[in-house]
Amino acid sequence: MKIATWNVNSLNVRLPQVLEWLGSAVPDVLVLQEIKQLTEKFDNDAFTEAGYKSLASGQKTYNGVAVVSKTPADGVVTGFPGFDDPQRRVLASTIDTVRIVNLYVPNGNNVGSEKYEYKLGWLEALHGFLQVELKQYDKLVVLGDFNIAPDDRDVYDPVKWGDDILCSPAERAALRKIMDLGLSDVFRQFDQPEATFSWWDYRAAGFRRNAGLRIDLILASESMANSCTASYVDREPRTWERPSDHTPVVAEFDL
DNA sequence: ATGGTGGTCCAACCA
Repeated sequence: MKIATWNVNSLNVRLPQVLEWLGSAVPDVLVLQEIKQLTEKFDNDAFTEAGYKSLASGQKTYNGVAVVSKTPADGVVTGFPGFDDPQRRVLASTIDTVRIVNLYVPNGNNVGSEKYEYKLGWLEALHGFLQVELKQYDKLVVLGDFNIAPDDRDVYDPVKWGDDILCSPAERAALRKIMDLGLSDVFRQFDQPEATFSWWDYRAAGFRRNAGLRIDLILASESMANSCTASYVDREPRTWERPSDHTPVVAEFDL
């Protein structure tokens, strides 16, 4: 089972690229973030023609998540129980007996800002949600745009970046607490090239300088981590004309 | 610290 995540920064713009990538990479599951369109604008037909089922939880202009899969998804959840949030950032579903939790974690703007406090509260709610999910599902994969670089290897210039947003101690502690529930970063189960990133700022020629961060993560429960056979970043779509600022991250499982 | 680029949508916000 090949599972991938991609923050597409508007599916209105990037649908042709997503279809192109589905055709060449042929994942069983692809989760998308920042589709930036209402659920009713989501083009299920385009994915049907490509041989995929699809499902979205969208909103206008901002956020929005979707899941595209070879076999249909069920048991769909679009938020954390008891955590009221108009922002569409969560899409959990079960596909081929695997629980797939697609996340678009808040960016947080700046350490100490109102958006930063929202991010930390959101991560606390995520922790509670995943605690319950892990009790219910042995085979669990939590993936998406985490907007957190787990450690210094995941940052192009950790000294320059310092404790700024996406790297602050409180964000990393929140991620660690979530992983301590029994979820591991499958990318680090394998040898990886140094300076492998999943996001590069559009500004200041980030991609050309490889000035990036690895903030798109695939976390797996113990049984899924044990069956993971590969995980890698596919940089190619970031080289395309008018790209997203993120590129797909992939994990393969032998179930 | 600022500004650089890009998406949404036309002023300003978000990343």
